[in-house]
Amino acid sequence: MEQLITIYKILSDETRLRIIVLLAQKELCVCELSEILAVSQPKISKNLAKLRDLSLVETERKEKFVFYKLKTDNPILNRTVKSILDNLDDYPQLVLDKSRHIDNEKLLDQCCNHHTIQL
Amino acid sequence: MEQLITIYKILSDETRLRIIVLLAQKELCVCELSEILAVSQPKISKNLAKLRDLSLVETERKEKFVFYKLKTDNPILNRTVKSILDNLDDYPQLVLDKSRHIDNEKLLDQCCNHHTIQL
DNA sequence: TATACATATGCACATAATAGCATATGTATA
DNA sequence: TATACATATGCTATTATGTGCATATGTATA
Repeated sequence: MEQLITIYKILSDETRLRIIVLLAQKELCVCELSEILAVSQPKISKNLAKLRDLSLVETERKEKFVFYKLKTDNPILNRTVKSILDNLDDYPQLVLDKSRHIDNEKLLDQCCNHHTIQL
Repeated sequence: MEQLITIYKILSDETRLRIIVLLAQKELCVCELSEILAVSQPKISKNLAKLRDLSLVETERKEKFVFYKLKTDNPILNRTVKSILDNLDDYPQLVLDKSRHIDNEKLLDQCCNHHTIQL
């Protein structure tokens, strides 16, 4: 039950919810998340730190960039995220985030040019 | 997304989580909840008030007692609670609460003798 | 209408969560 | 090794949240 509460607590913050839904779809670096969500870099980093501390995400450095991806070994997180993704159309903001993230190679001029990096 | 965040916020408190899971199985009055969960009456009442304010529960007075039941017209709540109930065995405390609530007619001597009331 | 009991709520306090800013750290490159 | 950029984190202020206790309110009944 503590784990379940932890997951709910994590997801009950708008920034973290949007981060997790994005990372569930594709790994992204800090600057991409910051640009897609239009949220300051320290705010993104701190929230990612919380996710890291709880082993909900894992990181991989590529050159200057740190890429985050959602871990898949947590059944409670898996179910919860799946339930969101299965009903994504109910959440316009999350749909918008997703489209921004799909188009991010065009959008993110000032941010990491991640498409030149071999993941 | 705001609704989703609201539900997660509500469920990220142990007392409220346990209350909601119980109410998802059967309607209960305040004193029953207090006894089953071993939580003070004001704490139960205040948490129920939050659920009421968000239209997540509805109430029905029977004599001196106020019975609470989970509302079923909220798709997000429905899905989320279903996901917990479908995996109840993962949460021993919730299983225990359930068993206490099934046996409550024997257990709850000092509390409302609700079994004498026609619901 | 006095009493008992169920429930709700006000108040005060403690704790936790969030946010912004500045800055430290890490990495690549000129 | 100086510089630029990406990321992480410390500090502080602010706000939100949870808790306990006392007490108010509502209901039934003697």
